[in-house]
Amino acid sequence: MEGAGSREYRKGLWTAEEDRILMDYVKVHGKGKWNRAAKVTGLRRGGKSCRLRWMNYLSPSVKRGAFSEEEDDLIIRLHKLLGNRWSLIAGRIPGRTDNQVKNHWNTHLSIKLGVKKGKSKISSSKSSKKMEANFDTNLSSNDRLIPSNKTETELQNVIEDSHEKEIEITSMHEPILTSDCYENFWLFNDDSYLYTPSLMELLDE
DNA sequence: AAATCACGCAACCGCAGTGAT
DNA sequence: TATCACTGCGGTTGCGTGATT
Repeated sequence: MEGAGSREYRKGLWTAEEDRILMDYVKVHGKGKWNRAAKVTGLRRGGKSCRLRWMNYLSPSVKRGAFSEEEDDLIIRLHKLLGNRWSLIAGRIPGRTDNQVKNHWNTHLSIKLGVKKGKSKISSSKSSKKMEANFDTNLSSNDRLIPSNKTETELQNVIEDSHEKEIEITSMHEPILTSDCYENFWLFNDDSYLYTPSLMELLDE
């Protein structure tokens, strides 16, 4: 069995046995250190593959089954606002992973809404990636609203630059998002921003 | 019944960010 | 400060399966 190439990582679908081994590892050691998990358990899988399998399938918090009307509606609204930032969108939908949301959008919702499939300027632009990183930082920490390596002005420039691009995109479908709306959205300082009245009002617009 | 097609989803890939040393 | 390992993200690919011919 340990022939040539035995150190190569296995690819393709996970077997029930591999799932069980990974579950056992997480039970004992917890999440994280996925590369170590691959070595310790003897799974011939890369750390990234282990992480993905846990996050998208094995984790007890993952909700299986069809998306509800409410979930569809929320995804559509958030996608209007955020573009292809699937992890952010998924973070607002309990039990759903970014992969699930992304697949659901690409296979159902984009067709339903008549959105042409293609690379999003929003998500592929370097500025938006940076902005997103900053955005995530803001989400995870109350005391670091502005990243230490950016002044407020610089951050504002990045946001406004992104606004122009996003508005350009979103206006193709529903030109309702003004820069004021975005400011209200981006410049929050509360982890529970999704459920704040201002954002919900914004979504309802 | 067999072959082909279309769709949905799981998984992979490449890149960027972050933290440890 | 530089480097490396690890993690996380979005885009894309390809397999499995059900529908259609």
